[in-house]
Amino acid sequence: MPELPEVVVTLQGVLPYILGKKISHVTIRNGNLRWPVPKDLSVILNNRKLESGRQRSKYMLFRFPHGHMMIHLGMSGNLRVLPDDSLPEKHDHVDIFFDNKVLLRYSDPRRFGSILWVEGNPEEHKLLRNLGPEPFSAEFDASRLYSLSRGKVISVKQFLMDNKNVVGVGNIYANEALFLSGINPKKAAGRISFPAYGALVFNVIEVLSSAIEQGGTTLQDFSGNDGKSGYFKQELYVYGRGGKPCLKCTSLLREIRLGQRSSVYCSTCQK
DNA sequence: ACGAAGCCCTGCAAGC
DNA sequence: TGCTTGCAGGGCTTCG
Repeated sequence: MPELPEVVVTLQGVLPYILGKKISHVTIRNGNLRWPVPKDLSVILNNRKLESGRQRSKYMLFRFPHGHMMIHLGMSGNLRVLPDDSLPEKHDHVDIFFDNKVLLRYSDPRRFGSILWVEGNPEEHKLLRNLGPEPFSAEFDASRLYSLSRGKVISVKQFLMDNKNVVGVGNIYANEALFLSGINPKKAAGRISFPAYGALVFNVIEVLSSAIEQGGTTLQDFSGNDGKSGYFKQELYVYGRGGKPCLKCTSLLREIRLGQRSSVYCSTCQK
């Protein structure tokens, strides 16, 4: 479910309810996620105040006086703030109770996500240490993609989705950004020109920021959210439209697999 | 070093 | 109707 925009919007949505609040306890119903949820998370967090929250890649970092809780939503996860007497459903795996009568609920049917506790600088954590720059940072530019890609024969789409090059570009937005840039997704990364990478950088930023904007307006109130409205209503040009007419030139969109991910493109508009 | 493939897991839709 | 198959927005790990 979550691409970067959803992570950003989720964080924006839950923080106002829990920032500066103390945790009373944590209930783990099923800690069997991508990695095990620390069994003693309740002991670790008991009576600790949430100082801040931020996003790095698709991880959410919640800072406490003695460390960070690091949450990833995987493929199907979501995080909601609810009244503290809300009954759990099937895949509501972890509840974090705060002292203002709310709970932060982690649900994840496929359990590809994770909740980890990190002491010290989270940027040095194994999972964050080797990540590339954020898409909204100055480090993400055409020069970076151009120089990193020289000699690479993998497809430009897979290159774009590799977290070492830039983080946060998932399958939907990789498809969309390539379409908007007029770049064929299966073209070798090493054969993309500098100006084309310029266009790609611009469109990645464009497509992610407009999704965040729209997510922010559709998901203003995270308290009591049913968790199902978390999909951006943004118009998608290619993703999920294989076989349908291109919205720019009406030729039929092709659907192929690159790196085991569905990839949709227009062979007329994307060269 | 690089790139391809496997794997973790459940739910759902399509096809037979 | 009911079963089987394949696919889903992620990403770490292993293998060649």
